[in-house]
Amino acid sequence: MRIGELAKRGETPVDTLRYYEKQGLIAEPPRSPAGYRDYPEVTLQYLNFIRSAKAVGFSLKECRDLLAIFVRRDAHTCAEVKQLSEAKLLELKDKMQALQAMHQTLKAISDACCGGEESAAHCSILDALQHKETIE
Amino acid sequence: MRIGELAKRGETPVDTLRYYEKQGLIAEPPRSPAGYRDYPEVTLQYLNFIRSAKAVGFSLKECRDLLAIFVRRDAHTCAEVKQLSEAKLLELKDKMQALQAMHQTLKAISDACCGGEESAAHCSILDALQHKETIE
DNA sequence: CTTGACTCTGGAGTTAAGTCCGGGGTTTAT
DNA sequence: ATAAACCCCGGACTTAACTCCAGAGTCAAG
Repeated sequence: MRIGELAKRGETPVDTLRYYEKQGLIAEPPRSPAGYRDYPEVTLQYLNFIRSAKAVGFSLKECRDLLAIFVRRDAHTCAEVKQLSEAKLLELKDKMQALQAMHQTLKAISDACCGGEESAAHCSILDALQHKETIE
Repeated sequence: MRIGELAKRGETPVDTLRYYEKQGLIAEPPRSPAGYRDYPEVTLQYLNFIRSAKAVGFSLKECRDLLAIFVRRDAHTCAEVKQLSEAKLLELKDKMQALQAMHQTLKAISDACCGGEESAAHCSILDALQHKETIE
């Protein structure tokens, strides 16, 4: 399979595939006589794995590590995999909490504003932002 | 006030202040004979405003726009300010929902895994990631 | 045999928000 | 008067994950 076909079937741009190769996510495939990459079928599976892992929040570097486990499953343990998942879950929760906190603060400020067409000279949103207690 | 004092009182690195100036967030202050920036007191207020706005999720570019409103409050309306707040609230909510979705998906996958010390040959997390349905 | 689609490479550019550096001038305290 | 601390500038570097480019070679169809 040439890179264009992998790109189409894997719904991933060609440039991205070459980028993944450079980043060590996808192994360098054998080349045709003309120097074209000639991927084995299994690469599509790996690509789907990467896409799934990315979709649940793993970085490319983490995808690379997960994929390394995936391709040599019997050399690793469930504990190892689960530990990575749980670390990522914590990270996601932390990010959500940070966003939640911002949202709460901003919502309280925003709700207090009349939102009218009059001058913002006494706008409560601006007032709130002016005082650094807002960020505590 | 020289830049070092503004940095200390505003709890913001000197380099960052110069960067903000270059980005148009903080106006160029007058200079001392030796060429040192000489900030008026009000700059500290503006800096606090920026920090608050950043803390609730506004980008620097957005902070710049908000600050422009802040310094000429009477030339703007509450409606205008509130509209920016509400747009940001939606953005925050969207990001939270994206994280939430990732978390849910990953948690379901992760919880199904035994996490034991045995080989990952049949690890359900790896299995789930292998199938691209995971990302739907 | 020519045209268009495909592929190759290395390297530069993108975004956000800084951070760091070198090589110089200035101020302040002792 | 001299050392420490401060300030100036322009420009390079950082992270993440691509994305785009030029210039060249290759392949398939008509």
